Amino acid sequence: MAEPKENVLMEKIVSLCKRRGFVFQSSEIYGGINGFWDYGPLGAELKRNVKETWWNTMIRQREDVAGLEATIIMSPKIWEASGHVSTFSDPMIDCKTCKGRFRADQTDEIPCPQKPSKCVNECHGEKTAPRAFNLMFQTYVGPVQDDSAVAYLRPETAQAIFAQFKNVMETSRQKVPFGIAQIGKAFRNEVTPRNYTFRSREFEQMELEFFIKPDEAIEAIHGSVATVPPTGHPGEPQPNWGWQAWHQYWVEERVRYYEGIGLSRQTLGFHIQTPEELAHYARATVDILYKFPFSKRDEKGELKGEELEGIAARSDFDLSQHARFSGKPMGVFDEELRGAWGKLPKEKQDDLWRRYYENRKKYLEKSGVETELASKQATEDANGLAKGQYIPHVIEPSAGVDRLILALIANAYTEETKTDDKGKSETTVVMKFHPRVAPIKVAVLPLLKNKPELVAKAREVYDLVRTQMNSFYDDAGSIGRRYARQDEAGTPYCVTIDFETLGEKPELLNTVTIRHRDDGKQERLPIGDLAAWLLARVR
RNA sequence: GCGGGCGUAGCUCAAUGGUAGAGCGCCAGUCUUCCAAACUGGUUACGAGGGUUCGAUUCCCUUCGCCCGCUCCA
Repeated sequence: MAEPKENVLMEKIVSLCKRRGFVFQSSEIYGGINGFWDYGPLGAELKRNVKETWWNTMIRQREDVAGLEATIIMSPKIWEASGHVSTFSDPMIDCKTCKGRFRADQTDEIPCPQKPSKCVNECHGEKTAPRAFNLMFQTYVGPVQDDSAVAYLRPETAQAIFAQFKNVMETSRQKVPFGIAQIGKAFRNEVTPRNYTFRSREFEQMELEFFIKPDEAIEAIHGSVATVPPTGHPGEPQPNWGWQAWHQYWVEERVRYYEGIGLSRQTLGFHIQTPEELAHYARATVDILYKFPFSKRDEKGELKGEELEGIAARSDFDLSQHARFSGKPMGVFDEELRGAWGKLPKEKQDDLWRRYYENRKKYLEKSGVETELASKQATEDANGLAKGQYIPHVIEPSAGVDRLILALIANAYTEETKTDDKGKSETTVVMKFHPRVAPIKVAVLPLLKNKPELVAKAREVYDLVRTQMNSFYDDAGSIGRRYARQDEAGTPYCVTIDFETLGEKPELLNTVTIRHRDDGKQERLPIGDLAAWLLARVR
């Protein structure tokens, strides 16, 4: 049976990644370890570049986002508040007869797949004992390994942002609306790591939690919540934006980011989560997908894509949870809201009070707080709103670094077939990375190796550019071979030092050729202009 | 976790119950005035463990890993 061409393509990409040093299997000399991958020299550069573009775009180029770098191991109470401890620890039972897997607490509700008239616990299938399925990696803090020392490697970076919300807001002197962003490792004991590095057990995330005022506060201050066109970028943030406008803003901002590093809109897909898919506290989630070779196809035969990033409107759930579990207030005081509230007509006050009360009560009841207490607490919260206090809502753009790296590699992978004068054709690989993320920005090459003047001049040029950007010097083999090697590494520019550089034609003294990776075209540039020319293109 | 397929050099592949070859790559050298030129030399492998056997890369078992399907995906 012939392999599907998608698999062939994916296998070629995997092979190139190893051959050129983008990705290696972790612990390969010991036979590998499932779900863990290392980045080789080119992959490490690529990943650094990607993280840097994100950090620049999300934090340094903005006035309203602050950075954070939290620990991987945190108080286990964080994961109780976030819900990860309970949702990760469902005991499961496998049926050896029908191969089904069921939650142990539901075997008297779920029908047997083979005999739907009976429940799973009544059918005759041979079943395993209940086994805990905890997708969090567990460890012990301190040398004594007892229950009190249990801790977890974080399954997402987001929770640290919520836990440090107050500290960051205070020290960064930010006011809502503002964001906190973080890049870091996360760990999930995935049942089935699959698709190369796409679903790994150790991976890196780039997450932003952008805190906004609840719509009731916006309405109190501005009279109404802004409506924005249902598609497209809503433009510069406005004070009267509610969660919908902010959500859409971040979806579009993130798409622009992907376009800026070489993933065009056509290579991306979008998935708007349905009400059934949404977590109960989430109001909307849009997933940005990349169409990988291994992605499934829809009814029309179009690639659907796999999730690179999810942009979720998570209401005030997360901060509320941490407020409840830690006993520390997570609300903010809003001078503008307090001032505006007093000027509202009574009916408007009552309306906003009631809506905020209902939302808070719904949250508390969903969280298992008994009705009477929930009503009391929600009343306090709504009274707080009237005094200018609220728990911020949050928009969460959460991206997987390693998934993005794989998308960039798959997107860059291009085969080109050249036929020489003798009719012999040869296929070469060109990695067409955007210059901003390309691992090597420029290769410096003497035209010939056995001419000391060329080599000396090339070393000089190399020393000039290497201080500015990641550069590579190569004098081994023919010039065409060296170009081809750089094509596989995805180097956008090759600088060649030839006899004209040395003054064979006096008017070209101290000029070099710049060869473009994607079309092979060359242009000539004075050495003095080289660094600036390159920097303008790789930043 | 279940079922199926697979595992030989850096990569792609070959052969064999008597310890393995090729192409490409890579390294060194000669040469080479712009897209994997040529020549010379060199480099590197039977995923791991156990069993059967006089002898195992080959047969059997276990294990690890990869691919496909199912399951899972907060």
